[in-house]
Amino acid sequence: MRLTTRGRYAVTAMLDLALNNESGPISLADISHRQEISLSYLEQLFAKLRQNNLVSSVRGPGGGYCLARSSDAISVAEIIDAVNESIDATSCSGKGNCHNGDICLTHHLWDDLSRQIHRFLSGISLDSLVHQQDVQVVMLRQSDQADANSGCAKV
Amino acid sequence: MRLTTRGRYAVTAMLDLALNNESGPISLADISHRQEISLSYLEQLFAKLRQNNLVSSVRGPGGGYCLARSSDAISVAEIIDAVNESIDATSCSGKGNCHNGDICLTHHLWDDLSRQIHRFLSGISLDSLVHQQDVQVVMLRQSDQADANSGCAKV
DNA sequence: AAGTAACCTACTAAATTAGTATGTTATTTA
DNA sequence: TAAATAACATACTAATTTAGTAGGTTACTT
Repeated sequence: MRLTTRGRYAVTAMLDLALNNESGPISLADISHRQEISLSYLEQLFAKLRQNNLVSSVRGPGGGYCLARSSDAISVAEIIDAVNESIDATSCSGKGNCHNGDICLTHHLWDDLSRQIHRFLSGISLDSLVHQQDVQVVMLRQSDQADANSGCAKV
Repeated sequence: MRLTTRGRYAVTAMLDLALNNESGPISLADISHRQEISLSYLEQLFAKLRQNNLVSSVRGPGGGYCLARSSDAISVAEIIDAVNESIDATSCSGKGNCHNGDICLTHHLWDDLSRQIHRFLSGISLDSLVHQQDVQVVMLRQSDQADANSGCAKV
């Protein structure tokens, strides 16, 4: 099953977008600084997020990315699905041909697990994450650090 | 997060053990044939399963492996934990130092997810799998094939 | 004594992921 | 209109992990 740095990066970046939603488009350079993710890698991830209609983009100076929908209409599952192919624990990608064309001994187990994980992550919207206290605290800390690093006074 | 062929192989092999439990120790060669898993790879997996007290072994001719406990006292989560290091979706292995020594934006999310998966897989015992109808059906099919391949008459 | 099957270790191959490098194109601002 | 910005695109490399192989040794049964 694929649930790795890529999915984590994508969710983190999308959450960063959601947290800074009011201030217009957010550039990947900003996210890259705040979340310490390689800019070029972010670009690759956002290409997929855009293809999946999770973000919209504005080119040119002052441009960047916005959420394509309101943050309560975007689930963590969608984000991970967009950058990985899927969250699927079966070896046959759900096809059921894992053992000589038939299902293997444990097919249903992994199928159930996949469904379970998907249901869990589908139930978590970006909006619900934004309102979690620890997320707020971490975001505050990060913007402090970003200010310090940029040499700008804190507003 | 690690949830891959290794964990699937381990659970499949343990389930094979559970299904053939009455007939004394089961050799890895048998499991290798039935489940189409490389013998040498199985040996590596069973080294870990043994270290984690999930199976016991009998050496020499007629030897093999048995479940170390009754099948209703062994959960899928334990098996996966034994062969992978853990089912942990955080990038910091739960340590909480994922972003400059502090937790990252999404630490709690992955922590929750890990707990969710673990709870789900902890609730599934080998015994409960043995009694699932589809498992029985697949097992029957497999032993038919094994008999056919071995050139032995079906008893 | 011979055969079996666990046990052990080191190595190789394949696949995947993470990250880099180098552009081009659209848009804004001076 | 030129310069700067930031998205968009593609190809490549490095690192890591997983899967699988190979070669043995040891314990036990027949």
